[in-house]
Amino acid sequence: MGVTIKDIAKAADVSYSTVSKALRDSPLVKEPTKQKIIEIAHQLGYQPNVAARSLVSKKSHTIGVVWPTIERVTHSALVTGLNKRLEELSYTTLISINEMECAINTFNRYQVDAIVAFDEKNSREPANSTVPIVTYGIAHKDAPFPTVDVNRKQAIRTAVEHLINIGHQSISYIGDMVQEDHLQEEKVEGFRQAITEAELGLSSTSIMEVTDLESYDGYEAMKKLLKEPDHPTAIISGSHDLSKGILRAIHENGLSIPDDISIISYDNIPATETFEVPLSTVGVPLDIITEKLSEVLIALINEEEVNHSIYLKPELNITQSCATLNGGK
Amino acid sequence: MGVTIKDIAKAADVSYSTVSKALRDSPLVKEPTKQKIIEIAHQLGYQPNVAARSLVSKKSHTIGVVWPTIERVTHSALVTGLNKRLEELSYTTLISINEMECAINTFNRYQVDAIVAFDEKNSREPANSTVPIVTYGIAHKDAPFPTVDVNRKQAIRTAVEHLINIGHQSISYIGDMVQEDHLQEEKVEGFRQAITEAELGLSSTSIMEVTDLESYDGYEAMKKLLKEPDHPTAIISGSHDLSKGILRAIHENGLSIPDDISIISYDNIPATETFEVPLSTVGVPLDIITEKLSEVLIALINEEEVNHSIYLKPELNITQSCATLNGGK
DNA sequence: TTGAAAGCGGTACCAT
DNA sequence: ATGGTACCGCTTTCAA
Repeated sequence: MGVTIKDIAKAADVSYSTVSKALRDSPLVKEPTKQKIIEIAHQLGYQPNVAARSLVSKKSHTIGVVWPTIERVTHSALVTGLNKRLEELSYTTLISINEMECAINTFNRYQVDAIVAFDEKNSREPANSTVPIVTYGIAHKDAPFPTVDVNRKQAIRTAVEHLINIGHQSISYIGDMVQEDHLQEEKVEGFRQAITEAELGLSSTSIMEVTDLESYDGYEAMKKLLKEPDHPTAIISGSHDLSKGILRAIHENGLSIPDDISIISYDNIPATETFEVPLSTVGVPLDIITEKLSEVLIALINEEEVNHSIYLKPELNITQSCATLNGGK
Repeated sequence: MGVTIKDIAKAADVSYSTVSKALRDSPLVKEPTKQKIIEIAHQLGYQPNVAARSLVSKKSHTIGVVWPTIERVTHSALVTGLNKRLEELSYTTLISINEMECAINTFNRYQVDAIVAFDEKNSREPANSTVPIVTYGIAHKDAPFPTVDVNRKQAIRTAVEHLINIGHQSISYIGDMVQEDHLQEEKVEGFRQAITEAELGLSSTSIMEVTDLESYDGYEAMKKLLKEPDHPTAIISGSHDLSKGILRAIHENGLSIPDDISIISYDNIPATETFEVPLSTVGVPLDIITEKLSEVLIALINEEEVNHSIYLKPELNITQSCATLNGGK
């Protein structure tokens, strides 16, 4: 069995309440005593028992992450980043890959201090949790919990506006989901708004449907697009993975980026450098998302008020994948 | 705060120790009483406090999964499967994406009953855990813990033998890691053994190095291979991701599978159907791995003896990606 | 069959 | 500055 504070107390020849104080760095313990106790605790390989601690303090200093779709890698970089940030704030992260409701039950039993949910499915149930929950990227509107998310509509609008600015008149968006998906609809809506509001009008635009957001879906959509007699001069892709497939289709058709086609990809994943052509992207940088998420979490734990919906502002990151056409500035 | 057994006791007008027994389905409580208590507990939405329970019972009915490399998707399907299996056994799964040592410390504090480690890095430290640990796919030999793993050497041997059987005389293996990686070396070793032992000898063989196991690395290696005047008639790929890139390089060269080149991919991922050509694979089916892992976990928890190293037998799954050549059977 | 009570490993308050 | 002790919610004897 593990070492307890009583063992340490015996070894240090003090009472165990003093040990408790010393280990919590209380000012009520004289410095030399504290040092001695900490030293002994370390020697004995003491690990505080979370069960005992959270039983009395009602706090576990643990954040639960609900992430039922680990097989879709969209969020893995985000989870990694969040974990790191929370560690800095001396919180422990626990991940559950169960469905929202089941995961929340588990976390409630574990007395986590707060929960982040990355559920991509449409679990609309306002599962009853005894601890605060914040959601990210939930695939439907009107989430019953506070939400930190990317302003996807604005992201796509920004991308369209940039392309128009540099002279593009024929732009396609790839990423309209066949089945209902609020997150994707937001992006499509952004595309529609931007082209409607374009002052000079555009010569042609199109929106390509995909059945999923995998690389292959992007490949298919792009191939279809390239079968048409005139292909657009610029593509906006709805996701990192779609972009992979889009690039491949373009490549296979003997076209080159950006000479024949410009492309901007929606995403907030750092790893776009694995592409042959470093891609222009529009999205919120990862560390801004993790920073905001943890900020909200801590606020919720401290029972401070938080905005129900926080939409982060996407940033445009233009690389050589975009060409300026005649008439562009 | 949450509902406790005392609340239930009050509502049911019994002592709280009776409630405890009833909820644990003890035979020491009369059936009607038990039913009443369970009913009330349900009505009140009672969730047992894990902290309190595990504090006294020293058991948490929780398995910790150490998985520091979530961004490499290799194990995601496996983790999902394991989670499901453990749930059936009424264990809760908790995932930590911290480094082995840190994760183990966390889990020790949480009093998990056992730990599965999927560390792919070379953390050789025999981190001192108070609970049993079983490892899978650890990137070095002589793990200080019991291990369940795939017999990778045998997997590749099986693949080579099959290719020889169906008439191939010129075979390449793609997947020798530039930096040290025990798991990959095992496979290369399997390849070497198989070609050494081939009765009739082979006309030519080669082993291609890769810097990583990403799709792109496979692409590069295959391209290099295809620059040679004579390309092999069959390829064995060291991983699912490598295969992706290999397929692409073959495709780009205007070659077709299996007419020009046959291919077998090592892997134990179910999702090979996303490829244009359904790939022949050699590996251990996912559910066999999860079954074995959970079996070992439970055995370790019950303090039964387990073999230090358990190597699962890979299965060959041949599809249309392999062509029979003249002289093959 | 049920209830009372000890104690798991801590925290925090009160006394000393 | 330190020690004593009640108690967090639950399990598990032991008594009734």
